[in-house]
Amino acid sequence: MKQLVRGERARRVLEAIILEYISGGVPVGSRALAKRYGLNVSPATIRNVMADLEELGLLYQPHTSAGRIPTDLGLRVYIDSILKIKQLSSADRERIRRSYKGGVARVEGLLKETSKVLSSFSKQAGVVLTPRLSLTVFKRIEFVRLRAKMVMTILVSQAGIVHNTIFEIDGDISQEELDKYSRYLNDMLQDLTLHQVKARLLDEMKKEKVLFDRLLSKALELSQKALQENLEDSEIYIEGRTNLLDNPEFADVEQMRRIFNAFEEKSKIIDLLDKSMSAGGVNIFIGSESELLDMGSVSFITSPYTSGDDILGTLGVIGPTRMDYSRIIPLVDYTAKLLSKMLGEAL
Amino acid sequence: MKQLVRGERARRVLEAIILEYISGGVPVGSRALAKRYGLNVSPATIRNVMADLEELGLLYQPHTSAGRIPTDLGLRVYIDSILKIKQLSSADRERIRRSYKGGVARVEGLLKETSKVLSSFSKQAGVVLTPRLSLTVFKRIEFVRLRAKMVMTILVSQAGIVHNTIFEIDGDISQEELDKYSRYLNDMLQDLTLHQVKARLLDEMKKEKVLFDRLLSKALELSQKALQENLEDSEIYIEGRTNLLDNPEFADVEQMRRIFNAFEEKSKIIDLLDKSMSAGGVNIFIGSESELLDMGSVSFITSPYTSGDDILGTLGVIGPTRMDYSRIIPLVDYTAKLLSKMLGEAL
DNA sequence: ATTAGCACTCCTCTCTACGGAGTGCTAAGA
DNA sequence: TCTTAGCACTCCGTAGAGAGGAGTGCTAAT
Repeated sequence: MKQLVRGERARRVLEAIILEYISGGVPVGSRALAKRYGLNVSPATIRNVMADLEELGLLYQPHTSAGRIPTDLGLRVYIDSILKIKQLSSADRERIRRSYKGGVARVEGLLKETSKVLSSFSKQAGVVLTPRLSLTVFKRIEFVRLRAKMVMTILVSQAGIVHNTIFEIDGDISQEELDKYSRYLNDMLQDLTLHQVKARLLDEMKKEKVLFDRLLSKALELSQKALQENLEDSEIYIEGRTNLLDNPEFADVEQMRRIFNAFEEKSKIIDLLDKSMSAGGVNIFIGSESELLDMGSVSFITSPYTSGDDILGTLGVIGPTRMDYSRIIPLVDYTAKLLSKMLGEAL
Repeated sequence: MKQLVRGERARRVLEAIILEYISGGVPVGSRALAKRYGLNVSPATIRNVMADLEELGLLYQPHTSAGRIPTDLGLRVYIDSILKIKQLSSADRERIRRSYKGGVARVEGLLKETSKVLSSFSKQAGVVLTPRLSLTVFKRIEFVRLRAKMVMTILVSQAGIVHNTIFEIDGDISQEELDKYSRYLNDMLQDLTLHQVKARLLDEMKKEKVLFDRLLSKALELSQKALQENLEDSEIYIEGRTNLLDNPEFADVEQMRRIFNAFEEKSKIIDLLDKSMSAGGVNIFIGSESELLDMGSVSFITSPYTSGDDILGTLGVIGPTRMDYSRIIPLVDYTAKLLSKMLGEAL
């Protein structure tokens, strides 16, 4: 990719255009570039370079007599081979840390808070994907008899995530009996991932058919039901949507509607975040690169977060392709690490 | 209020204007009224009536040569003393019932689903306020030792609402010990509202000071911690925000921003819904009537929902003041009753 | 009390004109 | 061969003028 932009000067022009465009939001012309950035060449020369960059598909001209705008590809090249990502200043880190008020009362709350932090520091929308249950480690299961034939299962993972399911059972079961089940299961399933738990349960059920142990049988059946669903589901917390309204490129209502529709549907955003979960470190999707979402010129900057050694989910920032990547990339990176640390402490 | 609009004809004109405005969205003039509604009078007469209604503050003229638009007060009069609220047709009821897919796997899910139902049937935004914990009836408490000194408390209410808190404790406590605590508490607190639970705990703590029972002491202390916060907090589920974008009156970006800001902040909306919780039946806030929210010309139609005899929360529809009240009022009413029934069955 | 007629107001849409920004090209200079 | 000054050209955005239309309020007649 780096080879696409041969000369040092071309690279500097591309950078200058992108910086200017990011801060200004309007097509940038040759004169402004020559003046403001110390390129020491005339506008005419810059125009020649620009024409070359346009031919390479890195720049784009909205109309004949307008300045240039970087294309998604242009931004990609810039991010991959020009931008030097700096660390967040320690003052910024401090400010981020402080903006988490109070302790970790609930994991949910922590995630939502994180999403808010991302949004307020990036001035864009912050997003956090909740942990996939199947990836978490089993800690505890409880059954609660809500009333005749109605049972609630509560599942707690090591990272402190709580999940409950209500379902109907055939015959009524007393709370004492349910407590026996859960004691039994809690012993058996310690330290397995929920994925493994599921397998283990199936396994035990086969054995049990031979043993005819009624206690086991019921316990296994109930826990199966609880695990049947939702193991692969994730939710997302999106905060700061309205920050996007401040970006002039989203001023027209049609564009807006598309973005907010995507926010409302969520499933596509979840898919995208999901995809970036396995890839370690900061991921960047620029505009059309995330084709499935027809959100127009929107970029995602994401990073997975962990608890201990387990990848739990993904967090990130959603903003216009015209975003201050140099600030937001380290922000997302640091926030992911910070959240991982906090989840590690809570666990 | 009824006296404001003296004549029968004036009332009919007001009604006609509102109906026309609701369906069309543009100021309505005297000619269109005379033609379309069987008023059997000439436009000139209608103009006279309109002038009267305007003087009363029920109508409003955007500019000299425009037709009339009902004011918030006009809509209020219409809703209170002209509109006859019909029942939802049984076909509609059936369709609503069917749109709840599957059973009640989780209360949360059920509430979110309800919010979606409200939004899709109203073509506006649907909103559901989650139950205030303090109003719910205690069912069960569990303690889970996450790791040294870290304990999670899980609280289950009779209606199937689960709430968890993670906190740090001074000395480490084994899971076995924690189980003892919860067994003790579960016996003690059965069938109290969480509000009462809190009082009861304080009570017991006083007694315990005399008895010096270490088990009691610890158990009480932990549960106190868990209940310390969040009892009064509510969340809301808002679905179908983008439906509001289809309303022409929200076409301009500034108006939009205000509404979405309110959605983002939530706390003010929660306050409003909270207020309408105690008042039974369907509540309506028209535009400026809910002053605290500067959402512009937005109306709320809300109704509390229950589980058994307890009021749990509020649900409703948010839309432009220009909304089809005759359809949406019974929709909200029915949905609230349906949700109450479903929660009653699950509990 | 109602209504036909009419002058008047104000909005909205379209068309045109014009200044400005930025380009590409050409030809001259280093 | 690369750079640059100069220039004609293109296209956007805005402002202003004018026409058409919808709707009103008033007056006078029924």
